[in-house]
Amino acid sequence: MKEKECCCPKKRILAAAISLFAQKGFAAVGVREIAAEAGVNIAMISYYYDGKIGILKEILEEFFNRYMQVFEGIDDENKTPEACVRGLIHNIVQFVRENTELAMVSYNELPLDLPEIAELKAKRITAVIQRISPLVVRMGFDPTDVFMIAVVGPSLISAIFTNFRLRPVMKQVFPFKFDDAYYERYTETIATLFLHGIKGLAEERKQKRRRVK
Amino acid sequence: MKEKECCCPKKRILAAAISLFAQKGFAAVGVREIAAEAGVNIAMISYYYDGKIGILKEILEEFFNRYMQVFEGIDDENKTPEACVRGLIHNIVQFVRENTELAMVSYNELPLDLPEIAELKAKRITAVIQRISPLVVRMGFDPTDVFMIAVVGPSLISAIFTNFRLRPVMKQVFPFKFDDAYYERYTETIATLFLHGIKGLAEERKQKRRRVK
DNA sequence: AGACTTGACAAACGTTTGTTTAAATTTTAT
DNA sequence: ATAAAATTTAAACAAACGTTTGTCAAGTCT
Repeated sequence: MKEKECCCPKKRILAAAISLFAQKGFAAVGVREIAAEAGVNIAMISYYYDGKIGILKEILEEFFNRYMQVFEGIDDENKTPEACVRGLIHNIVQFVRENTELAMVSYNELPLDLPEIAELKAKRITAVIQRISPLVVRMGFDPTDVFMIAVVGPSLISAIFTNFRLRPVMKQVFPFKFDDAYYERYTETIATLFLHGIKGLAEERKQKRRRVK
Repeated sequence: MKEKECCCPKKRILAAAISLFAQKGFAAVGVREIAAEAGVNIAMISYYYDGKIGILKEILEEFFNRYMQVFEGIDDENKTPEACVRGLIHNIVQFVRENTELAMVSYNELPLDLPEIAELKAKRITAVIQRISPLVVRMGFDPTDVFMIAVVGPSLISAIFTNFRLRPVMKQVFPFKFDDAYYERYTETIATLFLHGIKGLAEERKQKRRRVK
């Protein structure tokens, strides 16, 4: 009964579920635990949502809807592709920082086989990849070469998400303060890492194409 | 009852558990399901292992023990640091390819709060990071700068693991054949991506140090 | 004022969870 | 051949699971 006085029961249930799912994983959390954390009766979970699985669906929907906003301005022709990548990285870091638990639940449940959410996942992931593709092309890759899209994009995203995913363990090992300064440097580092990497890849591709000619 | 005739019950239980945990996650799998998949009686799980959680511990131990082998030759002074990084990437890709389910179970349970395996995780992760550190230094980073070690290493590892983690979803979206040719190109791509990225980072660091002087 | 809707609750539903017991069976050693 | 040890089994355990039920109070509308 921690969040009793914050807002309406429905929102409290969602907030409690997000927090617990992020910590222990969807399958490891019971409805009683959610109800207790939200400070509501157990019955309210099936009353407001389509049961426990209904909460997860709501969480995934909410995540994807907010997440798509990080691609805002990704295909701005006035900016250089490099600037677009930098902007994207900045947006993703900021997004995950502001929605850490929501992002962790979604990211952690992504590879697990849960038939009830299989469709939802596939649809949204396809949407994300299609949203990134134009930028990948602008960065100098062959538009028909799906390999690059399927490798570079996910690598970048996973690198950022994993940084937050390993946060609990990292806090035990490294003496960081995760403040504004940290995130500024982190964003800069990831941007440099991937921009140089992508540039290296694009050059290598070009050379191979020349060799074929 | 799928693996009845393969080997001894103890190994069948472990194999079944690895497969099911990788697919659904540890918490979502019951002992009955494991027993059925292994073709043994339910009681055999508590007989051979310390219950369900005992199987997970065994899996994590097995994973880490095998995983540490990918760092073989990581600090070979006869090779250039670039060659060491390439070798490491090659080893990790090959390792995850050969131990996909084992790796997925371990990787997926890593961020989840499970008190019974908290110690084990922290110890092994520390060991992995310490094993990488010398190479990070050789690649041109400040040995006292834990930030770089905590960012670049995990990014590389997560990029590779995520490639396998998203395999089920990717198979729905991209028409790949995951054969030897794919992995050869994949290894090459990741190596180029990170080697150029790391080089870019190292140069940027040097320039900043010069500016301070 | 009387009929109706809504929000919240305790209680109990039937099922499934992981584990344990004790008996039965097979294997091993004497 | 016989006793001891190891293996396997079915059955039962309490506890926890997610969901549904029926009830009651407060608010809304006619």
